[in-house]
Amino acid sequence: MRDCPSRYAAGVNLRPVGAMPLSGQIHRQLMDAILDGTLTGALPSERELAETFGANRHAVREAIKRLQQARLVEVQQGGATRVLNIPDHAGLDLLPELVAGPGRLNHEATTGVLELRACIGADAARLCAERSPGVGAALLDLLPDAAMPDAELAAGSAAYWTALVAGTDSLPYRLALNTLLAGLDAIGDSPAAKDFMTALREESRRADELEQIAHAIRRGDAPAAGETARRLLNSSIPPR
Amino acid sequence: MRDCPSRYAAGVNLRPVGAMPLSGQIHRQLMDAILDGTLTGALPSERELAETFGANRHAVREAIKRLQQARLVEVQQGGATRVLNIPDHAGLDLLPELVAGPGRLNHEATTGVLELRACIGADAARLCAERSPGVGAALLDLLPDAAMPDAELAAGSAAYWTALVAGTDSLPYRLALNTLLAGLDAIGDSPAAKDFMTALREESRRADELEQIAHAIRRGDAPAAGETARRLLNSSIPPR
DNA sequence: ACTGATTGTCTGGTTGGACCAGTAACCCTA
DNA sequence: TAGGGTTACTGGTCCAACCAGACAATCAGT
Repeated sequence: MRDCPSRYAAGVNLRPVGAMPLSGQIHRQLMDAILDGTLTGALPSERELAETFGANRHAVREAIKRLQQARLVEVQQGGATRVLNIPDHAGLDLLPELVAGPGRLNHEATTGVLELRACIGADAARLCAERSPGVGAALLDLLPDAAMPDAELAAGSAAYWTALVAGTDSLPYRLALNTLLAGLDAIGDSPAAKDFMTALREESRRADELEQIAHAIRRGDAPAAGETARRLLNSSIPPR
Repeated sequence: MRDCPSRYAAGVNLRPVGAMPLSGQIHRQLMDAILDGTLTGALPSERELAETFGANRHAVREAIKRLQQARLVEVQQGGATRVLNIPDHAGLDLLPELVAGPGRLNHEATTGVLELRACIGADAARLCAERSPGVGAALLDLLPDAAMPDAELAAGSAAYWTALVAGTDSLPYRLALNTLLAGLDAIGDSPAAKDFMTALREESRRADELEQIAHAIRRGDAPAAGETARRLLNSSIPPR
């Protein structure tokens, strides 16, 4: 059974290196096989999968339950479990897997995430200015410092946008941010991701524009907040 | 054990009335308890839950696996399984559950979904005009007819926006649409949802504006497509 | 009295095997 | 050849263990 991919040990919940629960390893293998098109149509039966994975059927079932929750497969008692068409059925929470698939980095998906982020982030800035001008002052305390190391910079950027989105008073926007940030986290530090990461770092360092947004929010100037945010976020989107 | 909520039998996969797998029923109960704040902090142990639900521990485990996949709980071997803070951890795929929680309709969440839809839909129209002007012609065939019954109207609207978003050539936008449509589906036909539904139906009937968008896309006029879409989609957002 | 290792008991993780409950394909009949 | 019934397969559930990690209470050494 293959090792635990690094991107899975990177979360809040660290585990001893290489120690992912069996059902988690099976889940990952099946997910990877579905994403790269190796696995289509009907899945092998749970009993077969258990045998090929050298695991118990229960472990396989737990893995499949998660695929089902992500709407990657459709399971029916008595019938076969089938792989669903991703564009038609999958939800946005698939982004992290999509961005950093098995081994590779998906440039198109990553670009899409950045575009979506620009779209939603700008709208969030607009709504925040309309509804929570008070957040503007708090944002001024979250501006980056030129001397900040990269890690701190990324954390600060996440904190800034999280606070801004919280100012929309809209849970859906908040959840969308979570999903997008998870997608961006998945970009990781592979050499293939270098361009994306440098662009994002540069964006995070633009204290002047982040400050402009904060001021626009503070004075309730929704259009200015939205447009400035849009301009800033667009700077990280690679040209097509 | 409580009956299968109607919104769960409404999907593609119909089941005999009242027949949801046991692990699914448990999943629903736990999810509802988490969403309405009844269940916080540490969950009871799997063995306890199995006993209180009158089910086997495996059924409970499968339910918990799905909660874990939705990032509603955090589970750690040896330690307790804990409920995660929703705004901080949950992903956008939670929308359907959020909109139509246990028994109630969440107006704030529903409004948020509509706002997010307007934001993303408008941007998708813009991108579609930039990248796939050819889609404009196809959209003209998907315009609503004044004589259409409501059900057909809703299906047609979904088809229109799906085609438009497909024109962005961006899987993330496509997935976002799936998630948002799932959220809107969850609004359902409860009396409390009447205002939302009538607004959405009215929007779907605005053939002229849908046609304007299609034409703007056909001639590659991204700003016009985006602004018209934004105006149209805004019409379904209730005033604050 | 305080600190620190130890131990027991709690948690989730995994296994095996058995049986129930649907589905679907096959075969046999009319 | 069309119909229905048998049968072999699918997923769903259960029981009864045992493994492995976490945690708290306990007891020894200082």
